[in-house]
Amino acid sequence: MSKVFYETAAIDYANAAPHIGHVYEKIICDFLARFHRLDGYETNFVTGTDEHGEKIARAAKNAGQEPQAFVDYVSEQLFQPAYQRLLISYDDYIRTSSERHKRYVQEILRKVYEAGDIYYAEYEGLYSVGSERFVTEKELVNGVLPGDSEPPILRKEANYFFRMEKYRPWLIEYLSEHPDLIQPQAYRNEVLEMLKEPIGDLSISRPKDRVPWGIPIPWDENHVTYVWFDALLAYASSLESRGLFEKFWPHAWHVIGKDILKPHAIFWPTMLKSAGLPIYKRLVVHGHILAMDGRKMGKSLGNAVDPLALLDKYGVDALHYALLRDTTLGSDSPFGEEVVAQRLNSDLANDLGNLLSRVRTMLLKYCGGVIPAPSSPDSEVARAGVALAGKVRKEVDALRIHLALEEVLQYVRGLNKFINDVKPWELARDPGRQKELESALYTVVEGLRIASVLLEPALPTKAKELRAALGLGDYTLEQTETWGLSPAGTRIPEEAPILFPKLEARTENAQAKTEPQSSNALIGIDDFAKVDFRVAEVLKAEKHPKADKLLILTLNVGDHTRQVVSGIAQYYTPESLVGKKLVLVANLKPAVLRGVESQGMILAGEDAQGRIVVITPEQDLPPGAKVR
RNA sequence: GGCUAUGUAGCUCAGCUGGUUAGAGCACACGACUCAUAAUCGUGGUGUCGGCGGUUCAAGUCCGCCCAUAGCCA
Repeated sequence: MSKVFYETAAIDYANAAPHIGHVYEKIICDFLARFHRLDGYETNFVTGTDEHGEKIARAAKNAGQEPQAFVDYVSEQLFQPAYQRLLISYDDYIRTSSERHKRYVQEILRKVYEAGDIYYAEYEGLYSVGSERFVTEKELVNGVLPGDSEPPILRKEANYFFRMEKYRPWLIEYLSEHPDLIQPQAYRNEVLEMLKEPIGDLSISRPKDRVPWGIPIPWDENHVTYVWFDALLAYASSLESRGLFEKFWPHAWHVIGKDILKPHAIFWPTMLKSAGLPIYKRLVVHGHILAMDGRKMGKSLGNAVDPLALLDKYGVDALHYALLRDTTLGSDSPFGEEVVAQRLNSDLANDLGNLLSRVRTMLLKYCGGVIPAPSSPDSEVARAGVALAGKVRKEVDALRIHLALEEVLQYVRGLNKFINDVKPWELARDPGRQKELESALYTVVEGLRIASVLLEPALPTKAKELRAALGLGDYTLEQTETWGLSPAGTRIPEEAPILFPKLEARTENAQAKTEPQSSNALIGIDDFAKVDFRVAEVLKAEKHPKADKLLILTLNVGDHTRQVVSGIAQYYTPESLVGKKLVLVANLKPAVLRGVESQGMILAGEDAQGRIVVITPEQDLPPGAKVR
């Protein structure tokens, strides 16, 4: 079987800037493309912009621009730079206003016309300008199509129609012969359900005098092509215009959002059939990204996350990884900055990045900075390592990308455990056990090599960096199925930057976003009254046995004493505090700091040099006095 | 109204064709360790597996009804 993979991401409608939903889909596609490349598939990955239609003509007019200038801007200044910064590894970017695309659309239109599948008819009905289609009265809610801002208008016009209904029985049969065509299965069921009722014929043109912005119908200059017949063909025109159609088309995977299922699952196969072209191989349907609270994301709701802001703050690898790891393909998934921060800190920094640091330090310390001789392929870690690619492949084939990544991370955690178990630092104390030590370190290096390759589709820059920090280059997926390919004697770099520095999410910002109407962090008197401030006298102060920065204070709060742990050891000696009166937050939830319970908090301020200064009463107050 | 999904630990999710005391990661608590990015490793859950009923020796897993959520169709 030839290993060829063609993949398309939906082409984006060029009427506004890209949002997290666009980015999500491209990152899924990028993962699949990179995965297949690593697995030895000759791969072609295409996306682009859909640039025709009435809505774009109107958006251009609103912007005071000609349509072409407007879509040039949206495509070249908004979408493409964003995807390049996100390292979306597409091989071609197809724009529907390009000559190569227009020529192909006209060629296909002619074919379908000659096959007798296009006819001319007059149509009258309610037309929604917002959705660019005729609507039925039943669809309307209070006279307006849901999602539209204006009610539909009565419109009568003559259009060309594609005999889609004619192909309905064929499509039903095709779907039953190809049960894996549409995935996940739920969407296949949905399509089959749609096909139980007549699907009607598809209007494929608009009169040019009303909508001049489109591809002319080749045999009738007074009409332009309607948006779907134009847009869907971009998946094919990209290949055809590069002379790659024959080779790649039969292997086509389309990745789309669930909102455009019908055009891809019904319009598109019938169009291809009529034009005498093979049907694509797979339609992968993903869900939508939701806000963290599970609600829909939207500009008007004020809860939209900006993918480029996340990119700037957390880096391209963490964004890819989090989006792939924390969503389930096919279902809607909540997502936000907290998710990225969480995944960056726990999976990437703690588990993976820290593992790299550990092994690097030990190689430098115990092995002269050189990768030692290979360890036995019979160890448990080795067996699990060479078997990992198989497990990952299986999950990716089933489009369970989040489980594929978890599979690799489990292995990474296993490597951390392995180090804890063999305790190389103990082996290092006994010169007679140098061999054992080296074998253990080799095992970890080799495990990291394998894991880094399998994570590379989700970590476009850091997987390579990780290997570089061990003096290693690139490997294919297949090369992770053999133990011992890290060359012994490789000198690792003396210095390597922290692979994944940790970051905190600004949760207070995220909250402000979800509640745009809140009065910008101002609190009411009620909130203030919840805090119980008390004057407290220091009876005893001592250093925390397990922390340099902490002091343990015993406080007299009038009717009782309390123990509070405070991070002021760098600025106050224990003796200097005894007898001082401080301000205590008396109703703070107790916390345990490095093993010692803290029953409250001492108020303190910070000067320009960052010195901490405790707050004391200006005149004497009795212990336990309430502070307001 | 019809249809299709989903509903499993605080959160995100695994649980194949029904079969031992229902699992993982995160978060949390405690302990161990020091090679490491205050990292890692170990231990710790009384979860009505949405509800009710049914089939079965046995149901999270099959069937029926109901509830909730999402979506499609009308």
